[in-house]
Amino acid sequence: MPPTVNAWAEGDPLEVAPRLLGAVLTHGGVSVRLTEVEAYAGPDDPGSHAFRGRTPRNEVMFGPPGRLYVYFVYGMHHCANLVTGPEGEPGAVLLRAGEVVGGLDTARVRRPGSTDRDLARGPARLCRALGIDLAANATAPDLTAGEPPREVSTGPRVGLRHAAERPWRFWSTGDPTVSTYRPAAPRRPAGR
DNA sequence: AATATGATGCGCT
DNA sequence: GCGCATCATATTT
Repeated sequence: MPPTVNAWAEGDPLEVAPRLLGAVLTHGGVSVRLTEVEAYAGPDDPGSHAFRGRTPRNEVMFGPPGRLYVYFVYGMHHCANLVTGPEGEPGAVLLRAGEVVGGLDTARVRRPGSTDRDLARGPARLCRALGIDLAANATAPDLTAGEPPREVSTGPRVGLRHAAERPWRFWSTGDPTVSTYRPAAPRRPAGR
């Protein structure tokens, strides 16, 4: 197995992110070709889980590059990041969407009712399709090189309340499996 | 098609 | 206790 994962992961998340597009991630019998990712930097990035320092949950982000940082949100969803280097410096790339290129039957079972296009279209859907949960946290992913996209687009990140305007989202231009942009949920309309 | 809202639990202050 | 790197469903155009 080529140790290429660490080579890709090592470095600034802003450089690693576009590099990951087209790579194939395999987990739980399903393979996904990444079409959309998002970079998260360390202490200087208010959108990063590591912004407020090291905690038990984000600990993996401070470790060596090339591992998965999986977290649980909204009481029901998992999201997966690839930790970027260097060690001690928290950085990661959120795996936002992809195209299922292997284990289609398994992915369909995990995401009943979904069209093939939507199987891994979104960070939580991607985890669901691949069977990724907290058990995969801090493990080294099976990630191999793939065909890079013809064209890469960049834009603002999705679903953040802070620093969402930074153009740190990268996707394969025109790919149908890229998730649709949705602005951060507005805060409750003034409670009363 | 577009927008609104409920679900649901953990991490952090 | 509040807020969340979300998604599915219901409701309205």
